[in-house]
Amino acid sequence: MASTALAPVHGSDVAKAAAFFHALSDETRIAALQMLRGGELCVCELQDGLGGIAQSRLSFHLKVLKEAGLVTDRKQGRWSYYAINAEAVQVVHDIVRDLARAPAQRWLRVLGDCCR
Amino acid sequence: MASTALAPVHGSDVAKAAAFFHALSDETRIAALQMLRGGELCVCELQDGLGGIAQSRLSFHLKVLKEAGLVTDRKQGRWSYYAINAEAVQVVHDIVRDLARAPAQRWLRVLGDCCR
DNA sequence: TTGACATATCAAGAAAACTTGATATTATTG
DNA sequence: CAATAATATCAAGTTTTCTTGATATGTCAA
Repeated sequence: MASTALAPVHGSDVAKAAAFFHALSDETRIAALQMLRGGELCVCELQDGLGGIAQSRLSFHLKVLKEAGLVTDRKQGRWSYYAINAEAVQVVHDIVRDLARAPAQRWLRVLGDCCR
Repeated sequence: MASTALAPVHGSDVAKAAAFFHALSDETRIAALQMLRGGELCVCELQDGLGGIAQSRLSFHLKVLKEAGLVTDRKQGRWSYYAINAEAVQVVHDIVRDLARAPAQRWLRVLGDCCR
């Protein structure tokens, strides 16, 4: 194992990306987001659309999405309305786009002395 | 809870999306993918670039990426070279793009009779 | 003001994912 | 052939995440 390393990749960026992807990594959450594409919905509409999953379960998943910043919520009367946070989705979109792009230089070849 | 439901979202699509995002939901895997943006690398180059993480651990994460289809691998001599699967990344990109788009119709308002 | 409704939170258990250390496998080199 | 290098796999333990059921909170309606 060589001694070099240290990527041109800020750890915090990677952490943030991982957090976004984690929030997206569950079927219930993705299905909820799909429903929200049409605009904001209250929890019971989501619950209904998701086939009547347990309310606490939906609440849990909405919380995950909210904490990741992928949705916003607003309370009105006894309802909570959730909506997609388009800016966050755009950030995720850019992250994925960058994965498909070559970096400025192939810094890695500068690296270690393994594999010789 | 109303009786309607059944989203214009194929379960298998959602499952596939969730699987992609799960593969992307780990810092080590994202960092590895970042490294691979420059082109294919062997495991020991990745290991070096990732700061010398345990080899079995890297192997585990590469397997996750591979099973998700996000990377390909090729064996040459005693080395394994991994590379980004650009097509899969494109699929993920499209999935995220769609999340930002409104669907054809707001099917959901057709739904349940809750929230009245 | 009492009851029903919409939602959130919490605790406990179950399941999934991750890490580590050991060992297996295959290829290369001396 | 023996030793070593690169990588994969496996088992065990740990951590994280998810689900469920119960309870709490706030709101509206009768």
